[in-house]
Amino acid sequence: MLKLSKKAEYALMAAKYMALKNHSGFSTAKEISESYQIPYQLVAKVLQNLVKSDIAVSAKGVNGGFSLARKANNISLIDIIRAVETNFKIVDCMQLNSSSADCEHFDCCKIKDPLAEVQRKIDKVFTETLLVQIL
Amino acid sequence: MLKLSKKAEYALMAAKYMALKNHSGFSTAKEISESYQIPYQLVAKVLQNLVKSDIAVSAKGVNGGFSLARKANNISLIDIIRAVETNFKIVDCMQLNSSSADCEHFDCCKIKDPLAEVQRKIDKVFTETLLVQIL
DNA sequence: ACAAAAAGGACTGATTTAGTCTGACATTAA
DNA sequence: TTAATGTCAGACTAAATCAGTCCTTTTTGT
Repeated sequence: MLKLSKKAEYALMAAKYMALKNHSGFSTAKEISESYQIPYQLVAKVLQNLVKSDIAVSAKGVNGGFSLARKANNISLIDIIRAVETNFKIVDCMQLNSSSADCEHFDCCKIKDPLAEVQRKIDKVFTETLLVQIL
Repeated sequence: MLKLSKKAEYALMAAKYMALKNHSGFSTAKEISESYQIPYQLVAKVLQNLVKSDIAVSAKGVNGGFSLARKANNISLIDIIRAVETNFKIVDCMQLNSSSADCEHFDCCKIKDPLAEVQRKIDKVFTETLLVQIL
């Protein structure tokens, strides 16, 4: 279906939220959740993912929260999406762990190489689109 | 996950198969299924979808089968994928039937407009890649 | 100490996907 | 006529994925 997951959507929204108010300190998961009507626990996890991927930084405790680790013009959509999506390939056999099972005794390879080029172009779209462009 | 469905993969493979032997008459669903180790019933349905979308033509009866309706340089990947995929949008609210429910009281719209441009670029990749390029 | 906040694991329920099976029907070459 | 083939539709299962919730722990400012 070539659809982004909710997690990816929420990650983009959360990143946008933080970008818009970055200067004024931390944003809490609760704050983002309420502003955008996103389930709290989900956005909290997404934010944790962003921290793990060094897109955001976090501060625990009272007055803590999340903040972008970089400027919005230095964060691409692919950074954000990859932080929450495990798979970001149009076909399975392009995953890193495509050892053999899928592609070997199936003749998937008949289209693998040409699709790799398509994959490259899609990656390019998300790589070249920066967070600052969706503000 | 931004992944193509198996149906889309099979449609591409089937189209490729037909393109490669187009001159030599019809290809049967059975033949394609066995050549590529694709479940027969699935590839049969996929082929029916291709016929419905005027990408392939079919002939019933003995010696019947399927054949491409156009030259491979006149069929884009998006034609093939759209023939089998119901949704081909990265977010739900870009679907034609995105009446209201999703996007209205959720603040999804915060990212809808910018993502529409991303969607356009992805469509472009699939529109501009022709079947002949994956042979 | 307490409250606010992140961190993270376990779990459930819904949805989607892939695939199978069945059966009835239409067409056509031999 | 008969066998091979396509057409069409529905029911069904099993597995995977997704979205969401719940609960507990850790950290930290006041």
